[in-house]
Amino acid sequence: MRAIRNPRRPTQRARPNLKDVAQLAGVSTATASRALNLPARLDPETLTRVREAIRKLRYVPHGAARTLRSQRSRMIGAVVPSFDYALYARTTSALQAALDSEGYALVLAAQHYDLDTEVRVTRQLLEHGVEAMAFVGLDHDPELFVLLGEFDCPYVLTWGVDGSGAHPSIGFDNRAATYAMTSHLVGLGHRRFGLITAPFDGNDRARDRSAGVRAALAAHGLALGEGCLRQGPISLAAGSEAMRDLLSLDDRPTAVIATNDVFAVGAMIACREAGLRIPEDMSITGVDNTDLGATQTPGLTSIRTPIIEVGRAAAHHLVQRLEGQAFEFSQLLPFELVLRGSTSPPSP
Amino acid sequence: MRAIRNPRRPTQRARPNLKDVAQLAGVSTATASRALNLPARLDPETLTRVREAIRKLRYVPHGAARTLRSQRSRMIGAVVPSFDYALYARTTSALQAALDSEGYALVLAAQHYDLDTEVRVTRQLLEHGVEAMAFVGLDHDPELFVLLGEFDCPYVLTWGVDGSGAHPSIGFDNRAATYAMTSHLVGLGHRRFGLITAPFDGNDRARDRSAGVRAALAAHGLALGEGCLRQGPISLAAGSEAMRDLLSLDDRPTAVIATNDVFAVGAMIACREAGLRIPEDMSITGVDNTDLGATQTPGLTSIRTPIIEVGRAAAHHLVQRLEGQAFEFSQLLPFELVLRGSTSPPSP
DNA sequence: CTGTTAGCGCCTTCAC
DNA sequence: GTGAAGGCGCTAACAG
Repeated sequence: MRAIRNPRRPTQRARPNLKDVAQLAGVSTATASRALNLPARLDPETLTRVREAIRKLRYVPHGAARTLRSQRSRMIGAVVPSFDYALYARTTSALQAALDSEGYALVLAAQHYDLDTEVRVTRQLLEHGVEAMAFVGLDHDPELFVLLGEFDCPYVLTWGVDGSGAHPSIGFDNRAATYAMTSHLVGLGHRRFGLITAPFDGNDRARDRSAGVRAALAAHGLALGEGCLRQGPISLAAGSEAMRDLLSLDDRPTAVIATNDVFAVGAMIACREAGLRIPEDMSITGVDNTDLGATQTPGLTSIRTPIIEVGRAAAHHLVQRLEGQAFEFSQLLPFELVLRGSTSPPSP
Repeated sequence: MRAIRNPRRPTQRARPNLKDVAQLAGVSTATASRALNLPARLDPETLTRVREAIRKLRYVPHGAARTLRSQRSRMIGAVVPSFDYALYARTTSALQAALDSEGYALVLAAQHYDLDTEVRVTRQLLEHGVEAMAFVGLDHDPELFVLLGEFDCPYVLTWGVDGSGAHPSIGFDNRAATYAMTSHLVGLGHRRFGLITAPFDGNDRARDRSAGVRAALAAHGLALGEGCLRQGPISLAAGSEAMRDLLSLDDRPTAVIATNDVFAVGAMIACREAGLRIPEDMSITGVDNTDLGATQTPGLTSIRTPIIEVGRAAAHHLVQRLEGQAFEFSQLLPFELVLRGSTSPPSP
């Protein structure tokens, strides 16, 4: 294709500013400014004149100048672990939609499951002037909260509820979710379990979901066997590899619990490749109830976590705080087991 | 949970600014500023002193002030059709990662398949000071380009290549992709086809992909039968519904081409529910080669579109332009047919 | 209801 | 190599 030489912006044609608008409308810049921010306090006739001028000049306010002067950017930041696999996409989408309807823009960044990166990108977002922040999960570098404190920046943690009460949070009980799922499998007659999870470090969802499995097993006098805990980065391939490891065990599990649907589907693939039938030879469960899992054959038993509601509630929470309204410090939303064909009693 | 009353920011503890840094370091604000922007021009010893002060005060530059003064925000905007179904997630992810490594932040918005909304959110992004923009697709409101022109804002279109040469673009040939897929199916012996696509209005991908199907059929002396074109919003449910409609036709298709994997998987679900075997009773194909399709049973035949490469290249394109470097006006990237179990010759 | 005025925090000429 | 000073575009006091 053709290469373009690039004499960057030789003629910086000036955008019209408020002064231009004011001049054209025959008012002061203060009045023009009020037409934008406090239209109710203007004489309807002057308001019309200013608006006409704005339209004529195709004036668009200068956000940076506004932010500098008013200390309000109408930008809200969010940091998600990753954009991949759509795990966080629905929360992000709901967050963006809700903020948009309140007139706020969402500035998004990823931390790639690394808490240092999280601090770094948060600093960037604060530098860019975001007024509030949303994070995924409860595990964060202490430095993050110092930074947020210095900026006096309201924030909310999501996808979990902070038991300590130190941080505002909106989420669900990850531990209870897998506890319920594990109990269900025990009820079906399973006694030997495999667990596939992401590394715990900096990932409270993985840790709490794994703890839920262990707790439920313990409550029934069971425990995870030797070699039955597999960890890896969240991907289909890692899920498959973990399942292959589990299948090679002497006393292999009859049920495998994955801490998310991606691992679970990866595990399903490995079972298919090994010629095992699901659920007769192996029960498999996920968490998050994604389309990826729901559309498998058989459908993946999973847990519907309220991730859309979390996004919406987070937006509401932050906007309420920014506008000086009362708000809920933390919200615990319900989850729900979704039973599909990937689970059954173990073969005799 | 507990409700919090919210006396918004009674004590606005002032963040340290450059003057504070300069004072502590015993230099002028100009020198402190240079320590940030032109460290090479400073005496190494003064540079150290200023940096020490920055560290001590935990100084973070004020982005809005910087932007206002320098006309550079180091923010780049992107508008995607939707966050759902992860169709655009990998492009977005690649874009964000590449921009991040160049020191730019990504500001993201969704247009929900509506070109008026696209203009609206773009205006917001420009107002917030983004220096460049990326869009998905070739179809846009003319007003969008007027706006970008007024702001002298570099932009690039993605997921397609603009044949007219009017706009910089990075993408692939959507028409050729489905042309190749359709030819493959004709080669397998199929003669009656169904087509499931998104509405064409404002969606060039849907239109071009559909055109590719028609063109390939025409090249073989075939055509889409009556009632064999089904359109709907992109969702699994719409794909299923479209397939049910196709199945109810008198002379029903033996192969169904969907313009994306989401529709295709929806169609697979409908076939399963109707008791049809894939591929014996029905061949189905998608586009985009998502995990959703790849993990179905049987795996979905699809087209690997270079969407990650597109995100990376778009980031590179925009950064090159912003930094005054030469750049490619447009880039055509290759696609690739991925044959899996969802396609076969029709049953006799 | 409207105008005047004084910066918000920073960068960037222009001197030295 | 460094300092002094002006102003980017806008809003919030304060007058009137």
